[in-house]
Amino acid sequence: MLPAGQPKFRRRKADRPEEIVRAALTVFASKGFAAARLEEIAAEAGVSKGALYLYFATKEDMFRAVVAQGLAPNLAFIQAAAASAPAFADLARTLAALLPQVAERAPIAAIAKMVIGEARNFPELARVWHDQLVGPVIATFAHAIAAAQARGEVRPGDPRAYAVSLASGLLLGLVFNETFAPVGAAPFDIPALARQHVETVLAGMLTNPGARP
Amino acid sequence: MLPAGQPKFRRRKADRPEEIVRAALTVFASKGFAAARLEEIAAEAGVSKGALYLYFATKEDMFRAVVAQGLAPNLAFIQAAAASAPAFADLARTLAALLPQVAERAPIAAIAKMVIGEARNFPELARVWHDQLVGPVIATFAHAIAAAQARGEVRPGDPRAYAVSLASGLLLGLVFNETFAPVGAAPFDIPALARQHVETVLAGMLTNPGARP
DNA sequence: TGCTAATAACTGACTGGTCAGTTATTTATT
DNA sequence: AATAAATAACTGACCAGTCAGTTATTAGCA
Repeated sequence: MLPAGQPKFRRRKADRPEEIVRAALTVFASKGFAAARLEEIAAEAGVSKGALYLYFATKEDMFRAVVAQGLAPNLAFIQAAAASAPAFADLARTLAALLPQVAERAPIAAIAKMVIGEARNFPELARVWHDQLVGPVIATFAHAIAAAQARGEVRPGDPRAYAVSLASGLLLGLVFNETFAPVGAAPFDIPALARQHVETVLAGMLTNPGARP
Repeated sequence: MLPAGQPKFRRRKADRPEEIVRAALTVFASKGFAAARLEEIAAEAGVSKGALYLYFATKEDMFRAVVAQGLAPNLAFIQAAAASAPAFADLARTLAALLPQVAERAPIAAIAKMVIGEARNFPELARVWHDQLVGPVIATFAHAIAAAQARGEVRPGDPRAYAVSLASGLLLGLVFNETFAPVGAAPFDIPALARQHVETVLAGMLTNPGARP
């Protein structure tokens, strides 16, 4: 019996890798690395399992590609913002407004969850994420904070710890929603949480908090 | 050939379950649920694989036992602290000093990592953790914060979001150390981080921050 | 106090199912 | 007709869970 109409597949060598990575992200993010089935990734990508192996050598390679994809854009984004910020408080407020938007589009939280969860099984991924994203971001912030301390804008204290304090509210909110909203928890309004958190921490960090919005 | 000396095992029905749960925690925490091998848990517990099934019906049951073990003591601890705190700022400072000690003894961070990572595969565990630990803790804090707002101690703002702001620094620090210290990252001094974070957030929350330590 | 029978904690080889990865074959495309 | 993208049936390794047999321990009896 010939369906005659549509061909049963198309040859689309150029588009497949991206589609497969996107599908792999979806499945890895919801199941974790080990529990993810290649059949499911293939189905999600609209392709057979064998076809995956035309573009990736192993399941681990797919995982690496997914994690790598979540890396480059974010760091560039943050460092650009840091470079162009006049005062420290402005940088913090700008990021607090922008990051929730980024998090809505790109599944940072899902990827971060995976990196955290699989760090012991894929130490080289944890290393790449630390060396290329988390470390530089903390360092960038700490540097900006230390400079602000030198100018007398920010109170004394460990700049790295201040960086963690600033970022932690948003991150914890994202992880909370990702983890507990599916089981019925009232989710946080992330942009609102980010705004209040950053204003609160800034008010605690700055020597002269000035006008609170 | 008779070894004659030591017997090849001891019968210790009473102690086994606890030992197995401890071993399972070690292995689950380092490998994640799916990648953990029962042979390894058995070896860690000093027992054969078959013996595990004398005490637990399935691998999932062992996971449940591990997660449950990390639950009860913590909530009781926090609610006791909340009940006996005179002013809100004291409660926050007390917990900031005590929680790092708790985290050193009990592997809260490791268990939390597992719950987060496996939440999609074990929704009922995520639900239990939310309903019995995370939710009540947030609610307890939010309640204390709302009361402090009514007394004019704390500035206006969403009490739940304030609760997240307070707790997030410590939690993120714990997760950071757990995830990135093994790959060479400089770990945070958790008690110091907790102290600075809570003082910073308190200074941003309180209407009259008063004397800063 | 020693000897033996009965019990159940424990072992480790085995099995059945699952799934990452391979390959023979089909199909779209030039 | 030639090429290579894609499929789908296949293989082999791995591992959760089982169970027949072994051994430590206790109970009963002398």
